[in-house]
Amino acid sequence: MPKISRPRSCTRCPYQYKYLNLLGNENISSIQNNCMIIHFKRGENIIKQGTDVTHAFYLAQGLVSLFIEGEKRNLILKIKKAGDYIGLQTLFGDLKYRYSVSALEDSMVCMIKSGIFLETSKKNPDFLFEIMRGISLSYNYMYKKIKDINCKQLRGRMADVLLYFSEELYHSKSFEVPMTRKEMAQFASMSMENAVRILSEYKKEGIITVEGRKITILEEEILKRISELG
Amino acid sequence: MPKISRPRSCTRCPYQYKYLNLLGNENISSIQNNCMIIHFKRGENIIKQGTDVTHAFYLAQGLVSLFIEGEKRNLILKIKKAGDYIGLQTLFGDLKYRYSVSALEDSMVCMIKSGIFLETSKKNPDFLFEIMRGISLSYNYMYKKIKDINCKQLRGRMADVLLYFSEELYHSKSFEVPMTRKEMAQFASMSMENAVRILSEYKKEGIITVEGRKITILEEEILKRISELG
DNA sequence: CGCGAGCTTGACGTTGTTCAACTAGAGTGG
DNA sequence: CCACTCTAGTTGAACAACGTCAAGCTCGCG
Repeated sequence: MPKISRPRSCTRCPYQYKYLNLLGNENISSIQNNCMIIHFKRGENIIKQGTDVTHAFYLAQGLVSLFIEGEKRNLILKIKKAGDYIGLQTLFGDLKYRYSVSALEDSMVCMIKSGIFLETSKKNPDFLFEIMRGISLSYNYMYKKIKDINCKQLRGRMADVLLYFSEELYHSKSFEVPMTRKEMAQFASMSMENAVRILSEYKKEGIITVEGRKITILEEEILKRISELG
Repeated sequence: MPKISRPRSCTRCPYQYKYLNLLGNENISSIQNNCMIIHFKRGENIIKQGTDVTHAFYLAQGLVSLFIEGEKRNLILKIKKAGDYIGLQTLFGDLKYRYSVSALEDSMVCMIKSGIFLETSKKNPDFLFEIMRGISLSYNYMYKKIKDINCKQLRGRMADVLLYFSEELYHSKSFEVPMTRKEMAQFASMSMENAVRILSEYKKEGIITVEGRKITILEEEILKRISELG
């Protein structure tokens, strides 16, 4: 069961909302009075594809994956880390989730009632503008993702995943992947067996080392070339 | 060479902007004074992937395709018809196009300077809100597209394309496809040869008739089942 | 008439999935 | 403490899906 609590003060929240500085005090307290902090354990579902949007989500702590559930298999679209909003792109549309979100690590999520969030953003153009900007930028990521799936082969896509962990998420050539091989496969859009196989290949070729979930990139340049060539 | 003209009056424009009713007169005339109407012929490029965003586009007349140019092949993401905005999702982000747009039919495009568009939307929360809503909804389409590419096989994807023409674009079981076989293939994310092959199969199976670019859907239900089953 | 672009079909090779068998480690209950 | 089971990971081999190559066709146009 998720553990639920109420925030004391958003302005003094150690997991300060993004863009909160664009709002006046009365708006902040209105948000504060209409939000809850929920704790999720690794593996728990935060958003379920197909359900209605009732809240805006802010990931205060932890790591979650956003994925599309397909008939045959799932596709992990992106990973959200502490400080990111989740699902804003859906909040202004038809209020139905087209994707699911689940926790990769134990996570703390702030849930703000969607009505309050919409009202506040309508009253504060700067705030709305920044959200818009965020949505616009995340579109770019989607274009890249769809392009990669469409153009690149397995080795290229796995290289992308490894580089993503190294460059975007952990800012280190050595990291512990926060997911199973199966999830890595879903992130790279391939079968689990092929994900394993390609990691083994990279290992044999001296491009990475693998010990369980701990991966170290030895030959970053080669990996980047594999990523580029597809 | 594209033919360029200036609008006489946006409020009396037969190709009335969407959402224009949400703006006051002075905003409308500000837009009017900062826009141009450009004519494009079939095949001409309207937006080129990689270039900077300088204008908001409104498709007053015609039909255009929005596609991602990849190293190996292109992917047609969606088709925009008269009355649609083009590329709003990029206008609020980092101002670089991640996709190209080209005319499927002779088209008329209204170009509004991006600065004016942004200013106006900032001053008119209702307008901005509606744009936001549009972007949000088009996100749904992207999720569906990426899911289909990831999950469905060739026959399912080609069924999707045919149903799209029939249900979304022409509202008829009989229609003239506005593109070459190669473009149809790019729309369904497959090779041109396979696109042709699958159309032939459907024809042999009595699901459709094909005479050049004219296609008639005979067995809509079967096509829908193929689409669903992938 | 000849040329080229778009279209069509078959044969073949490649890529990636599926199936099956096996291993290592973690947790469980007698 | 040891069998038992369960899950995650690993590897090879068979198979299916899909792309590529090659050849030929048709139609419009100079």
